[in-house]
Amino acid sequence: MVATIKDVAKKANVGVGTVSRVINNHPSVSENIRKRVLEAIEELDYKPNAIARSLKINSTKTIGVIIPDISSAFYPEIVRGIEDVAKDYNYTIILFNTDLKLLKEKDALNIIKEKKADGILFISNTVSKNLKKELKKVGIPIVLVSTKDEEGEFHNVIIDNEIAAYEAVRYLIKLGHKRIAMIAGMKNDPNAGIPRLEGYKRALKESNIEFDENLIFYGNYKFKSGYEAMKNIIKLKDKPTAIFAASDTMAVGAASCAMQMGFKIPEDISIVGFDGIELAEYFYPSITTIKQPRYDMGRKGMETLLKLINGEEAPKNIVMDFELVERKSSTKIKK
Amino acid sequence: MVATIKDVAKKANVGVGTVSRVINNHPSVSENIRKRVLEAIEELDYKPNAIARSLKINSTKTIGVIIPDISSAFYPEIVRGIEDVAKDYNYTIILFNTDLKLLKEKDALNIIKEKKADGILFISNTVSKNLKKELKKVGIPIVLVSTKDEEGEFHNVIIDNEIAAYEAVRYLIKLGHKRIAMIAGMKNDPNAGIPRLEGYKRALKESNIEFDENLIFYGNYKFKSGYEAMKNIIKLKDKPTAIFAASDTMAVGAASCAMQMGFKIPEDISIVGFDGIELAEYFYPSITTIKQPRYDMGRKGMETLLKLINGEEAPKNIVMDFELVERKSSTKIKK
DNA sequence: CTGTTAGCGCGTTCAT
DNA sequence: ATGAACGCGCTAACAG
Repeated sequence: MVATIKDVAKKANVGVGTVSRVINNHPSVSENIRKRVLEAIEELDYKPNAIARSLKINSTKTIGVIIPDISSAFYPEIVRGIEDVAKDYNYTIILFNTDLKLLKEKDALNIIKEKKADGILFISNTVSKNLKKELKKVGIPIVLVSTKDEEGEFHNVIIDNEIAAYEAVRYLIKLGHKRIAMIAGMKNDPNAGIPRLEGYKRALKESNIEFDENLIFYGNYKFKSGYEAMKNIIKLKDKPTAIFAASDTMAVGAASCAMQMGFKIPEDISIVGFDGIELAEYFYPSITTIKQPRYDMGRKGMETLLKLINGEEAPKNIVMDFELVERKSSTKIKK
Repeated sequence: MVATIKDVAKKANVGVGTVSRVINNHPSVSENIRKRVLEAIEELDYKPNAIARSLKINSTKTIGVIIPDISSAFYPEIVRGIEDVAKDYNYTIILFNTDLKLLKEKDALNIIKEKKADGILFISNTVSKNLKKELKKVGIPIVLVSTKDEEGEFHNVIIDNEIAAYEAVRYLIKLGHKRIAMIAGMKNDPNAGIPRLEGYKRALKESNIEFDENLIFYGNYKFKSGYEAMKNIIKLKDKPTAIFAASDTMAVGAASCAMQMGFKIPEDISIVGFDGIELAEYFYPSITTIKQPRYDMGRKGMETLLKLINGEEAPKNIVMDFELVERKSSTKIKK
């Protein structure tokens, strides 16, 4: 049987209140009694029951993390960032994969409520109207990470996807490229899909390059869709000299297809990705990309959540810096 | 204020016991009363307080997952497998990253104890003697995943690394390769380092190929170590025609180095990796590898743990099937 | 079938 | 400074 506070009290010949005080470092305990209690705790290998404590103080020191899929390359670093700061503050995280399914998201929320987490970190693409309703009535602090909240009702940490895409394309233009295709994200994705396409358009416009609808290929951020897009790009009579992909995985898919077809990267075609996942770095040739500070986004999200939990103020819309990482998949246009 | 069971009882004009019964689907509740209670629950948006319940029934329906680093490519799928079956059985997972540091492992164990998880899934390389002592006295079921327990004292799910490595090398030999280098794991890693090297040796021996110490290069499973190893391999006067790497990441590092030096893969040199992570699949050329069923290992680990939690029997040493996935990085030796 | 009540282990008054 | 007692919300045992 595992020891309780009572056992410790008995063994130390004190009341449970006193034991509680020494556990919680309450000042008003005389030195010798404190020592006696500590000894008893040691001897019994007593560990406070966090469940009982939580019930009493109405705080569990755990936070719920809701994520589409931990096995998707984008998310693990975010979670790591979260857990690292959680650990620093003696919080524990409970993890839920939702596959972006509303039903699973709701389930996760319910469990989080029932288990009385102190806060929620919600990582996704968007919050649907439907889910937002649920989110609003959970009654505990919530921070959105890498998730667009179009009405700006929740605290969230994010990068500016439009600007990032704009920078990526501008980089390509500076390299001399004029005919730049885009393997875009999903049309209905307000977080990554739409703004990245907008950024692409703006960069073109700024350089007086006419937007050509035929150069846009929609994908779902995955390898295959990048690969398929490239198949079509290759068929173009007037081939682009560069491609901007809305995800690294699509960029790699596109590169694989191109190389398989005998094209050289970056000599024949430059490719720029988005996200900054490991795959882009280790691919050969390494993929130039927009690196999202995923680890720090996780950290910042958790830090913000902690502030909210403690009743402190926190900036609502936190925009993190991205980084354009030049690698081997992009080069000056050959002339 | 959030509603409690008392509020529901009052609203439905019944005792709390009755409310508890309907929540827990206890059969002996008359239909009309059950309906009345359900309505009250609905109206008050009542959610049972899992903390209070846990305190009472002494089970939290949560399990602790201890992992080296969720942002390392090998682990996310395992965790996903775990969470998927956990969800099916209404369990929740709390996640801890340890970076293989004993101190963090111990911390994680303590929190798991204090938070009264029902079981532990420990994912790592090895359990040190030191940690094993701790593990033994946690007092709740534990299953080791992808972790070698040399004394076989814990339940664990794993692949047979020696056989897998043996198969990989045998495959290379069948392709006609005789001079096969190995980029090995760490010498002191009993889980992946040692057995994979042993398997390599056995395959060689079986085919009467003399083991050549100079063909062994030790790495740490990471990209850079594979890359560096390849640098040295290339310097060899009598170059190998094939390389077996103890991890996909090292295989990719080696391939990158080779290609950068102007070698063609697989024409000039065949490469086989180990693990079956996404990187190996998406690399160009795609990397032949030993695929570990990571998702299923997670599932099986959780399923086993559930059995232990429920007091059922479960096989102690669960060896999963790996798969040799032939891809583009390996080919018959050119003659 | 249903209401009442005693804890689960702890933190916190309230006396002392 | 310290002990006794109450209650956090719930389940289970008991009585009816």
